[in-house]
Amino acid sequence: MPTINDVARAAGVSPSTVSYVLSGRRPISAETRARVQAAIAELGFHPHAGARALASSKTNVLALVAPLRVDVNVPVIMQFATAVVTAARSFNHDVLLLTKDEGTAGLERVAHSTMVDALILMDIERDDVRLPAIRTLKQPSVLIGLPADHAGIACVDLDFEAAAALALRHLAGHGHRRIGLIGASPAVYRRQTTYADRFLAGFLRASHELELRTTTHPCEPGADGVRAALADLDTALPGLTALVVHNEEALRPLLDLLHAAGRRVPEDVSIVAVCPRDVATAMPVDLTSIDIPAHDVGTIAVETAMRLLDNRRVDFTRLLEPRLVERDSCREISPSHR
Amino acid sequence: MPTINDVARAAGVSPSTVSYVLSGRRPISAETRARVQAAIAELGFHPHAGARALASSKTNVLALVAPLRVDVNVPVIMQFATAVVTAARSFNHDVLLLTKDEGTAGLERVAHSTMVDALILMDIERDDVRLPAIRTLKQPSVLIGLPADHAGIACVDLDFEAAAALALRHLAGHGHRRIGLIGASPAVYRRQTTYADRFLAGFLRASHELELRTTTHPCEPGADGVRAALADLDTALPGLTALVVHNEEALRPLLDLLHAAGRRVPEDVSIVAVCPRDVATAMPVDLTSIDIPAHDVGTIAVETAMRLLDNRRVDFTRLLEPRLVERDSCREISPSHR
DNA sequence: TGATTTTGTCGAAGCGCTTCGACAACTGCC
DNA sequence: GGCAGTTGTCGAAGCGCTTCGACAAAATCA
Repeated sequence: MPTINDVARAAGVSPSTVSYVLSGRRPISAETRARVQAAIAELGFHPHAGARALASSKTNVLALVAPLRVDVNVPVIMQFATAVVTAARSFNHDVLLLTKDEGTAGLERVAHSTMVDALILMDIERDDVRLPAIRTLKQPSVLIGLPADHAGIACVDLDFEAAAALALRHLAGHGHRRIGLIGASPAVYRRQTTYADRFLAGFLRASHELELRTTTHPCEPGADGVRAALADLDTALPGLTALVVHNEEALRPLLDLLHAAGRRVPEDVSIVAVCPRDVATAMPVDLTSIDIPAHDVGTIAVETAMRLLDNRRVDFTRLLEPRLVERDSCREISPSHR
Repeated sequence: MPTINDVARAAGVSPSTVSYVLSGRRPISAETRARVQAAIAELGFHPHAGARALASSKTNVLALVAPLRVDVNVPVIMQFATAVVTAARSFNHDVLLLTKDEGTAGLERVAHSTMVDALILMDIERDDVRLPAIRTLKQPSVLIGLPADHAGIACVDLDFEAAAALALRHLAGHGHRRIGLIGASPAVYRRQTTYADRFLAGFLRASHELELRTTTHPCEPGADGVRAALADLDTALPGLTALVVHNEEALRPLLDLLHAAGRRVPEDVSIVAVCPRDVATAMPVDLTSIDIPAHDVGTIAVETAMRLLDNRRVDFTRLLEPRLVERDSCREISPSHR
């Protein structure tokens, strides 16, 4: 492996000049620059990351803390991760992958040992135990999610409260008055994962404001969980005409179940799903949905981290406006059914 | 951030002594060790990763090259990634996540700049363009998959040829003689992704040896793709009594389709799936399946990398024996149907 | 008891890079 | 023509750690 000294010798300059060619931090004449670059190319020189980190206190690495348990939502998590890695590369950074299981220890390990410049955390809970920890780190963090006490911490996410309101407004606009919510799995609520909490809060508030009859139910994974949830909703709110589904896993079994029961979508039941676009369109009925913009959220998270590293201004709370795409799962309800 | 010098001063020893306490490479008296460890704990000292990498030429980081496009198989990829990260941590290593999209450039970047000690590559193609590249790296690589020319490269995977044979033997043992294969998506075969290739090869060979009537068909994603594949299989081999499915995505639509057509599983059609256990048991019918042992494969890949780093012996080709678990999707066929 | 090995610690060199200060050679301006 | 500012380059220090050789003290052996 050639070093910067080898390059310097080959180009007939000092090592510092090579460094300045690389970083552009000082003016270098065109001829010298060309000679240096030729030497770099010829020797196949790549700066040693460790040496660079030691001298400059920058690693050009971001930590991504992902919930790697094989949980619900795997494809969505993957979308976030993909977006983060791609965006990081566009800023010439790499991504170190941590699991959420490691908890606080993992964060502190990579931060204290100066392996990363900044951290991006997913799957944030309402009172996430990691929050106190990241507040003490010298590296900046960006959360994908919105915990209760987020003062001074950069957060990015879809505005799930607004999303719930949007779903209800859409259905109300189509004449629906009795609407059920199929929520995330109980485990997700138990952890108080913020997107689920916030969606539910928005749902309840909008339901009240729009004067709708609604009921909500979490939903265990698997067909049986969906069956139970649906039964409970039907009991609590007989004659409901629409469902909001905030649970990717449940969509498929739900449609199967409705089909088996002879309840047509959208003729008998309208559905608004909250899920990635490709999930919505991979169902037997193309679902009217509110997209989870994983790509945008991941990209913005990285951009925010970069701005923080440059000491530039950032919006500490960045909630993306939800967008509803009409497809084939909602229909105008006739006044007689209202 | 305290440095090793701060620790040394606090403990009243030299920095090298602290280093030896940390690494255990030289004997240190119990009292000294205790003093040093107390100082480390009190100051909250964490060695600087870059400095360490520079001095020792070890980073304690593994690169994981994953196909992060949102493709088929997302949950399976996640299982591999989880296993790799967990196993890496158990060897005190972290994982740098690269996307396959970056191709050869990504590998060379992290290897040449000495960011990682070893690399683990997923989604290997028959004549993978990355192979020549990794052969030139000073860091060892471990492949999850088995390319055509794997001489001198460590490879770990399920033995997909044996898996295909096992599936056919199982069905033949139940009296089936006319069997169709629903394969991966055409894109996967086009790329000559090795697991698909090898499964197909094993299927054809075993079919011949067992003197079965078989036909095979790739399967586009989505319900329409499955419908087309099934129609083609029925045309090519009328009266088939069993299906082998090597395509997680296709399973659900396939079962729906069979159900809609009034073909019962297993009464009218037996099925053997090749997929992770949890996928097999999440279907309307619990599927007899051959597990894709993502966890074991990922763990072994990391172990192999570690052995390579220690210059210990490794099996360069490690193909895990497939295991078939009987569930509810296969049945003995009556002689009259044979 | 003297020679030899083992144990425990230290000092210094060096890993490969960035960055600061210095300085020579120009350029522009009154 | 003299002074101030640019431009372009160099040398040296230093980032925080590991590791090698040295060496004193203690343990082992003949």
